[in-house]
Amino acid sequence: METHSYAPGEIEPHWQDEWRKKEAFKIPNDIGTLKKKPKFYVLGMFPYTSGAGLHMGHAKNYVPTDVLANFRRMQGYHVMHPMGWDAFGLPTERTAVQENEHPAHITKRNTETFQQQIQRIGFSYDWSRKIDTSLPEYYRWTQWIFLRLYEKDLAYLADVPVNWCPALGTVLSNEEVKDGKYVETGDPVERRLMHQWMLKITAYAERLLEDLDLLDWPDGLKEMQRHWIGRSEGAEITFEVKDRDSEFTVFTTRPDTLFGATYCVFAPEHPLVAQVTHPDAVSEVYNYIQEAANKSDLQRTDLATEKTGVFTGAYAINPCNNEPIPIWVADYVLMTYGTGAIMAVPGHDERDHEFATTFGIPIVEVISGSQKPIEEEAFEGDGVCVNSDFLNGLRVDDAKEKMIAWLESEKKGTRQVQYRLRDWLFSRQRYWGEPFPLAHLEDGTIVQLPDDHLPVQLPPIDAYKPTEDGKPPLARADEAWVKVKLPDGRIATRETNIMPQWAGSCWYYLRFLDAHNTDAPFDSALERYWMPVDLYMGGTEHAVLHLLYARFWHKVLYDCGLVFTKEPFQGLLNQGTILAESFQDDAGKYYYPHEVERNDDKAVVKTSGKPLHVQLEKMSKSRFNVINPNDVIDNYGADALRLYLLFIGPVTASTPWQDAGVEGVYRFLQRVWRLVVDEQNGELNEKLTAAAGTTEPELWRELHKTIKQVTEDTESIDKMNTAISQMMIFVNTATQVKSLPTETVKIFLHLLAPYAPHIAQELWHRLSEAGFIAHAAWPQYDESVLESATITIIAQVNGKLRNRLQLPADATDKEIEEAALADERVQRFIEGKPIRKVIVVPNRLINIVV
RNA sequence: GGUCGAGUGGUGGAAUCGGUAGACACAAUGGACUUAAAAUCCAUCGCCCAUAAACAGGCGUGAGGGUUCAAGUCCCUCCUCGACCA
Repeated sequence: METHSYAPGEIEPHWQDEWRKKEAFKIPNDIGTLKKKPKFYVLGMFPYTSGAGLHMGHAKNYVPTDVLANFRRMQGYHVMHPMGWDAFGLPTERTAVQENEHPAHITKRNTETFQQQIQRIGFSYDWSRKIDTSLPEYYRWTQWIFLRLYEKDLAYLADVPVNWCPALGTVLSNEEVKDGKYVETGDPVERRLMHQWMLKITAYAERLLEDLDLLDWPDGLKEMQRHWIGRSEGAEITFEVKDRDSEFTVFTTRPDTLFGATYCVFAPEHPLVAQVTHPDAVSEVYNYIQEAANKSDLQRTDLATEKTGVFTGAYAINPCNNEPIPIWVADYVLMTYGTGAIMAVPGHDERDHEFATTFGIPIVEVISGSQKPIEEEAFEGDGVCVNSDFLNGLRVDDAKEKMIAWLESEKKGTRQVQYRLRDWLFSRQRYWGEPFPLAHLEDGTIVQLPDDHLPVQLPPIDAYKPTEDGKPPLARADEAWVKVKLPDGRIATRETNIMPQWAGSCWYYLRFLDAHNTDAPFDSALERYWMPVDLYMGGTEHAVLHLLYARFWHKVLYDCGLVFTKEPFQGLLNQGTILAESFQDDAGKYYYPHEVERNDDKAVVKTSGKPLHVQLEKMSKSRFNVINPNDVIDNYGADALRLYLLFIGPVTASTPWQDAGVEGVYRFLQRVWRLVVDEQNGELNEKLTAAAGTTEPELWRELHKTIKQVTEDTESIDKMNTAISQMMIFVNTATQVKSLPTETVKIFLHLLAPYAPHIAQELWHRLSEAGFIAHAAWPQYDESVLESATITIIAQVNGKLRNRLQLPADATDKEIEEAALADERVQRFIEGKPIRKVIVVPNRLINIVV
């Protein structure tokens, strides 16, 4: 008996094998064939192949995209649905160092694990398009695209502060530094200026902002990108330094408050600091700058921290009234934002107010309308100008315009748009990344290597750390690599920085279209056919950086005439996170579930009895609360895993994992199995008949209802949970009918196929159908089947439900009213009271107001 | 502090345009089957009141107010939680 029950462990590997052997999901690359059908490009953000392997978050991302791909394929689309590996980067390099292996070796191991784990879930990827960003055949084109950016003057060298760890002799990323220390070893980290490659993403700020309007993205996500780009309108104003032959400019969004500017502030790094500082203040200013150098931007600008600063002894001239105002140096002003200098208006800016209060600088009210005295609190709202000469009486907006016009006519300032977005720090002093296709001549000029030199392959080196003299690891390579002969015979030294981990993921969605092209990154005709990506799905952690970087590169490619869409990702969704219970003691230490004993809502450590806090948190290794997708597959199969991940809630919602819930969908799959298979003997269920589906009218109707709902819910992506609910209702109905038309079951299997492809395929096969159900056409529903002769009308009295009436579907409002008034239960509540109003909502309800 | 989002049974979650609140599951309880257990099947399953039982009734979507014939859904105030930014 057991041998004939639902056994995902047997059928799933079998069909995965068949799909692989018969290349069931291979997408043609011939443009003629492609053009015969419409296209749909659905992409899950490819994984970073760390040694930790596939986690539940990946599955929550890839299951819905796979369902959608299957669904569109059955609807007659060519579906681009690829998978690949984001493989360069620091975690792999670190593992390589720990294990004393080459990063390429670690990467190969990790990507093989990932592929094997992903394939067990039964996704319909075209594996022939698999890419790996760390392979020369891929990064050759990453380098090629970089050269196009370089040619457009979008890459430049600059001195930038980086996190430098003297003990390790290396540069660290922001994520690796906490409280001025390297998180792994606790070694101190300092900020140091280093020569770095930058990409001029700010040149595209306006277009990155404007073109958000073209996209079908969630509003919240667009808003995050807008904030990040941070466009603000205002003015650049020039201040002269008193008694010195120098001047500086500030950017302000509030030129209307210029009369209230009572001091100026330079960022500690501002080049004019040394020049203007009075001899008496030099040592104090110097010490302050030293201190500020080791603080992060976040520490410096945090509203909660106390403002610090030091007076330079110099004065600036306020251009609108020629008053001398003191120049301070303070670290709440950043060199990287605006001009690195500000005019401070303590009356109308919270931070300036705090600073002025701390240091006893005068506060002047120039906008009236505050509830509190200006000495107590800055007033940042709208109001009318006061104490402002020619601006007096104007509202803020008008005052801004008038002040800008005045500044421009006096040649003391200009209208200016400012962005929060910074240029992109694009080099890393590491090994495991793309080498730059650039070289340096002895005279300091930089030359780009010709396209036919690509790829610039990573050289073998003896250690993955910087050289003694602080050069990046690639400088350890032998002369044969470091020195390069240019086409004109000159010898140059290669650039030894590498590109950041983001580089490879900036264009991978294009490489999938033509993954094996050796003449170009991708074929132009294919790009025109497939782009844009119709649905891109991934975690919120990429809502800003990755998406902004990829959009930037895409726009550059557009300007180069290499792509024909302005934006790469037309549709986008963020899947929610998976939460799970975690156990933490008072000291913050986490415990594994198997170390914990639970009584009701209390939890204690099994061995010590120490009480623990139980909380729902994002599933993650560091919280000791992960559930491995592979374990779930071992116990319940891939189809159950897929269904459960969709059934727990909307794709975009964050929902807690519950082991018991997996049982529920597993039982559903067993019921589906028994619709077709007699578990006693393995034969087909005796209830199955060759009769037409219409011979079971109630079931036939439920089927069409199910087709309708599954079609609509799958299309919407976010409602796949209710699609599954409806399939459950259908199966519950089908389990109860006396005879089961095979036609009805086969149509149902089509609906199930995108969600639970293995069981659908197996039952399809057992019903003597050849080929793959994945290639069958998506069923249509018949609206006339859904219509029924009678409808249920809700009868309300004064808005309260009193009875349900079964009435003919074509009953008129009048007839509904008569039926309701005749109803005994309704009558009881009317009790002869006068009827004031009757509202009939067609097909739904009648409300009688008495 | 700002912006955005969310608060519905014991749990996850359903509920087009304002129109049957709690679909579908999980857990729990009772029953059938079984030597027994598992599995399966059937039943109950928001709270209160009433009852031998049933029919019925009242209250219920974080709190308070409002609009409406009708509010989980719209408006106002507040509380709590989450995400992002500062």
